[in-house]
Amino acid sequence: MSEPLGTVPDEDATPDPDSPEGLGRAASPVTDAAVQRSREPLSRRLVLVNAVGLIDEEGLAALTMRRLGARLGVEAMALYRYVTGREDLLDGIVELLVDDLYGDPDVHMEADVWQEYLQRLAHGVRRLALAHPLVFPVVATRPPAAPWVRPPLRSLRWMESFLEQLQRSGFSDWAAVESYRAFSSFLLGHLLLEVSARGAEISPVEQNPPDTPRRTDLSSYPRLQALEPELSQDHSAEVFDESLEALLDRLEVTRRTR
Amino acid sequence: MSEPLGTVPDEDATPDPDSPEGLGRAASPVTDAAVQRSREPLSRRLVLVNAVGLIDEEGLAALTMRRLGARLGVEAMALYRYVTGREDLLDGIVELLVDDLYGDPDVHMEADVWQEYLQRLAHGVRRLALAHPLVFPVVATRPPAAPWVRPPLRSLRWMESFLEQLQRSGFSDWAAVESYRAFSSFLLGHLLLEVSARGAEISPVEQNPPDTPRRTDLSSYPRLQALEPELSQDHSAEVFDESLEALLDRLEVTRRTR
DNA sequence: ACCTGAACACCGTTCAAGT
DNA sequence: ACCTGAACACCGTTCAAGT
Repeated sequence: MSEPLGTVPDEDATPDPDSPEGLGRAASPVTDAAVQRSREPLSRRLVLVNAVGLIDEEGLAALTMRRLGARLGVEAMALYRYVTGREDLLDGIVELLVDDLYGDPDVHMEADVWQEYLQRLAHGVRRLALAHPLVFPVVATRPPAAPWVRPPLRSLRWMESFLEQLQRSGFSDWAAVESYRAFSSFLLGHLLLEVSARGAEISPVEQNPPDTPRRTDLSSYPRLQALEPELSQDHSAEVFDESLEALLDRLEVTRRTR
Repeated sequence: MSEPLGTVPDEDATPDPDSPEGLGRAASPVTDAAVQRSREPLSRRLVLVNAVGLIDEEGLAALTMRRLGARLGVEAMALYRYVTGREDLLDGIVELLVDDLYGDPDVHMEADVWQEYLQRLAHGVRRLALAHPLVFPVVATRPPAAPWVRPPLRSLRWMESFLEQLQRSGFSDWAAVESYRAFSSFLLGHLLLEVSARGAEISPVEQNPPDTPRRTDLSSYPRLQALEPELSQDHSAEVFDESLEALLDRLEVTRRTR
């Protein structure tokens, strides 16, 4: 399994009792200044990890420089030492998640069978998306660095590794590139769909009091009414696996076609 | 072909020379007050159409209540008669585009062959995405009204029509719902991929002067370097069509499986 | 009925100043 | 080296007031 993100690998001196994962939340806007002073030193990674945490907990709209600063026990202006601005902050979040995935030995590995490589990769990205459902849309929609970089595997490292693995497995130039795109499209489609359903449930900020069930009125949509049971069932994990198998089969055809 | 959106079907009195499509841009922040007074009356649709236009031209970040107001020759506060706030504005944009597609007889039609129905629908959504590449991510990622509503066909009308067409063609409850999801996932994956490439090219705001080509440095990525020609080639239209055919074949299997 | 002016809270960002 | 205070431009939104 992958590390929960946030554990800074080096230096774990002074075990901090009030930040269980090593961090996650760094400082509450507490009145005790002594607590604030004993914070882990700021770093770009710490800033980005807390930005992810803020989105996870309160949605993308809650990610402001000022609130992120408060979460870290610091004024907003201090963040400009680690990010050049809010845009860079968002780019940094994407980079952090994608690079963390790259560093995860359960996800990124050379395999004798290319199918295993893609299986691990696909499930790794899926775990990422489900762990951060409110962040994944950002990974999916931020404009990439180059036009041929495709979300969600939007790093040159990942592309290089992906293409190398496939070519080593007998994919031609054309087939490898085609597979990169098909794989990206597959992940994007399935995971954004899955994450969007969760987004509708939790729907940030819109924490309406439970006295408002506000069920959609289906009276003029007989089919929807009849099919609501099927529509509400969730098979996403199985469907993901089956579709992934189907994709791998198609890629094997692509591979043999050269 | 679908109407270019913005042409208000009723009332085309006083042909306005400076708004070729009937609207698109309504009023430039011009100093001539007389021109501003002769504006088309405000309406929710007009507000939404201009919001789309603003995103098309300058990106999502440029869509502020104040700038949208200025574009319409009005103060920002006037917009609150037609939208309850910025969130409702974004929801309205999505609804406008999706409903316009529903109203397009070239896209939404009953067909004797379900494959034709899905073909027209798929190409209609693709045209929408390519016509508004900076808006499509919003269509793709806004939280849906109900958890079982999936982007990009995120209206009850579309879902009802979709499911009805498939059931009329012999799909079981299960198969129809499964197909709705597979189709949604297909569109999302392919179109977001395609649109993200364009977003990287135009990249709103970032209109860097052409003296900064700033090509990505690939020196440490030999595969990327070698495959850059293939990576830069664009076959998206053909790939879309082929993948759509493959999907329809799979759905036919699903249909017969019951 | 429809729009505006004034006001408020909050935002991103810069920069000189503090330690 | 790292953070803050003050300041500025811009933002969403409310509301009483104008026509």
